[in-house]
Amino acid sequence: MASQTRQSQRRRQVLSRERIVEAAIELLDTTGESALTVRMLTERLSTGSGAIYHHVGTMNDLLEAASDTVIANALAVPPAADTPEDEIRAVALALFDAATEHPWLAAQLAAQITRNPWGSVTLRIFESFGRPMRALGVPQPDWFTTTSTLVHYFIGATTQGPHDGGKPERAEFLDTAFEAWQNLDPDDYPFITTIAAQMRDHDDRRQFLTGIDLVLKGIVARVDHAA
Amino acid sequence: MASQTRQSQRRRQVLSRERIVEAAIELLDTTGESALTVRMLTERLSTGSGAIYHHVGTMNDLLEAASDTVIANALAVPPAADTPEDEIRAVALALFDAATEHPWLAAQLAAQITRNPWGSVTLRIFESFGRPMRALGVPQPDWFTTTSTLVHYFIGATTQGPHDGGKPERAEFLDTAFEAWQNLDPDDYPFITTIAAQMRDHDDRRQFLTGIDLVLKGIVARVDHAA
DNA sequence: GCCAGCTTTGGAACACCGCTCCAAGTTGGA
DNA sequence: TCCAACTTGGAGCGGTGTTCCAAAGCTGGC
Repeated sequence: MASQTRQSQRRRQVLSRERIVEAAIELLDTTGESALTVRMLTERLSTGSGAIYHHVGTMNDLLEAASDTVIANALAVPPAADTPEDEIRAVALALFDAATEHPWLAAQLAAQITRNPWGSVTLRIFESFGRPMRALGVPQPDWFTTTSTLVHYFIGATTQGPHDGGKPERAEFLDTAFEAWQNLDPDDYPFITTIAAQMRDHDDRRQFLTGIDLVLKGIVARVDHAA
Repeated sequence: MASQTRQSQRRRQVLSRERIVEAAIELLDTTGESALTVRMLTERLSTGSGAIYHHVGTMNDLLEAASDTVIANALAVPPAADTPEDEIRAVALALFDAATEHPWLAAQLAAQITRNPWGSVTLRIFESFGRPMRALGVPQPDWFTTTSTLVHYFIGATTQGPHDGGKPERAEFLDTAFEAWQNLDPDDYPFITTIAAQMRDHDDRRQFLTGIDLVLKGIVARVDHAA
């Protein structure tokens, strides 16, 4: 009897790599990064660890697959834009919003890129930023360098960037950091003490976009100067 | 005498927070990131885990202290530069070289910043980049945003950046990535396939500096435009 | 219908991890 | 001298990723 039930259960939901990755993403989103363990997954999927290791490789592979899936989805919709600058902004925003929606993505992005600097994650991001780059007027030999700069800015901004949305939690968090910065010795930290208020009042998303524009302006300026 | 008491106290303490952090950095440098465990540390220092947890807090605190120490040392020498641009380049290079010398630093930098976006690590880097920023002609209300962009670029470049120095290992690694990129479908990855060769031949340090210059150019262009 | 040979599954077991807790050792001031 | 506070070493706990393997399901040829 019991074996029959198990059978029908299993036949209904066949285990596959995709299903595991999907469950991993859901687990990461709902319960947080530290909750994604093999045992949690086996429980959620009513299976054993052997099955999971059979479909996905190591735990790190699973995390990479989860990151890759989320990023691929974020980049799936081709951005409709008039200018190459707008297309770059659209790509950046799509990735930024994905990182906001999946709070674990930032750390994973950084970890995966550090582990494998030219893996599939970098591949996707590079292609998406580089494609409109071609229409920006940059001479082809500089494409790799300029796109790298853009991608690196994005990675850095995302790595630090938004821990939480516009929740009151965040305001409180910023207030704490603000007070700490303001109470520093102005002789040791003349810059930090000056801009502490700007830090407290800044908006992550807006600042991210400003940064993108700034890098774009640098790229275009470089083109103009060369011409 | 207060100094005498302090001295004798120091002489008494065989174990200290500084000594533990120092040993941790050495262990990270020599044996790699995964080798830094509490048990390894106790063996190296001929002590027990209790002593370590008494001086430094959690393992994460130790990693943060290690990162902070390395970064503080890298930024300790005030850069001698004529222009603010040169000073920014000097700061960037000092940090870049620190990340090259300590291969574990990149991952830790990213992890610490993700965990605590406005912690002591960010503090130091922000101050060092921001100080010369004041002499760059940027209006004060923009200081935070422009410095953030610079810092974010630095973090991203470091996160991806150099896994190994100019070792033959690296050339082989780049060749593998190059072939993978070149063999992609040009219809799916028109950009990647075009710049694959540039990726293989690029120099990390030179490209990092070019990126810094590019961001600087964007910042200055923004100033000129506003004026 | 049947069975060999493959894939897939579930779970026990292993080595190792960070961390807690505590009894002992050590120190310095009263 | 004595005791309170600080410091130390290590056993032990709950948890982790990963391996290994026996059993079950599946599939194609007979």
